[in-house]
Amino acid sequence: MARSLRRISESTIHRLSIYYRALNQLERENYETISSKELAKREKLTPAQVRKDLSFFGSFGTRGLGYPVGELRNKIAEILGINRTWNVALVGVGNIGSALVSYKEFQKQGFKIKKIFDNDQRKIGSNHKGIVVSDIKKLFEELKDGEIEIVVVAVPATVAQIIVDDIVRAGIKAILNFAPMNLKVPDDVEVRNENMAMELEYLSFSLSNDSLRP
Amino acid sequence: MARSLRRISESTIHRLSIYYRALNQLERENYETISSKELAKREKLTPAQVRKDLSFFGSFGTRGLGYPVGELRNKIAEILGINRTWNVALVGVGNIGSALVSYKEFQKQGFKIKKIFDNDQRKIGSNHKGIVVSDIKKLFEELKDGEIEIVVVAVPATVAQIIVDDIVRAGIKAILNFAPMNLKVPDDVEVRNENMAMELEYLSFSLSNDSLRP
DNA sequence: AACCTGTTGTGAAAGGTTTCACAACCAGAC
DNA sequence: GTCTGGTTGTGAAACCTTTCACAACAGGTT
Repeated sequence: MARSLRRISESTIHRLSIYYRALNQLERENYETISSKELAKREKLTPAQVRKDLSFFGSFGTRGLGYPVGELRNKIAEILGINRTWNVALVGVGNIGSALVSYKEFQKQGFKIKKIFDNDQRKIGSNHKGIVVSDIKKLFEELKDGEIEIVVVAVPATVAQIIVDDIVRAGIKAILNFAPMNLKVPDDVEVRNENMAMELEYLSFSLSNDSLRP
Repeated sequence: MARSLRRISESTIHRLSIYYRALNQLERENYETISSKELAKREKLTPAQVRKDLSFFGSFGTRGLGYPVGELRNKIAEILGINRTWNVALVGVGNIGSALVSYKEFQKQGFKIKKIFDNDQRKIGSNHKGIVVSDIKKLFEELKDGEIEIVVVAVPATVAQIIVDDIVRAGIKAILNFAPMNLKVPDDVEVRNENMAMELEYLSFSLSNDSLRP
């Protein structure tokens, strides 16, 4: 059973995502069970880490046998909260925003884009995959009823904070941010950054300082 | 001066990116110097962490005064290796790939997309912002001369590994991966993942397990 | 020149994460 | 029923990162 008072680290949660994808693949390959050793090998992790990560949430394996693939997959989906659909709003239909609307992985994983906002008059009213783009001025109005649970921010850095203030005020607790900046939000709002510039800078550092890599 | 034998943690490198952006902003606001205290406050970090991070690379500040904004900005650019341009190739001009070609932040930061590849006959030969799309079959051939230093992979997960094997074989040491999967590469190749599904899953976990957040 | 305020740079302490190592256990063989 | 090989679950150890705390120092003031 879940250890209710334990805090779970960011790395552990990320690895659950990795296990989830690996287990889906194993299911396709008709595996019935998988050992921590084999799972770790596939994902370049250590067996102990796999077991420790899972043990935070319960004991799902059988000694001598390993973990039942389908069952563990479902259990992880449940832990991650992806055994259901989430209603998502997208703010900003520029280059990245438009790409996200068509991005099939989102839908596949149960993240449904329900509303789209932009401030460009030429875009407002236009149709993106069946969703009509609303005026960004209506953001607060449209988010405050609680239908939308996650908001994706894909606007220029210069306006991102203003928009996020509105989003927070409307009661949203989860934001995926593509603007290359640190958003300021209250502690009870979770922001994840998808910052390509930052990852490229990491690669640049890595190429420039071969000996200093972690 | 640089401490040559110290390994630098991933978190420290990511924070250097954060400091870099903050310092650019401070420069725009005409700050001449900034204390670790003030810089930390702006980015929701601790002063000690700012000082410790910087101290790995040298001592750039003045006791009693703080750090010189412009100078520190330049020094961090140098450490991150972004005081120059990098030649980038893009593989896959689907939704995400096309968005990246138009994404201005890349160019602004000195990451220049020089070559584009795809396997779709309708796309090969077409022009994206002045770059003609090449057949993905020519990937190895076109990368092996060393002009390209960083490759961005924006292809479906099913073909990502095959393509990456080619990229690695051609001698590329830095890859930015948008495919939702863990790529297998030798230890001397650095892969950064831009995995939106994973970040959404984190948000999903966060909304589902309020009490377990780190 | 002595003093005061502010801030860095950094060893040491605290806190967190990963790895180790092994008892506990399962399933199959004999 | 007992043994054997394999694997989990987990405290403890090792390792890594962050925070603390303070000496060292710059610059201004009296």
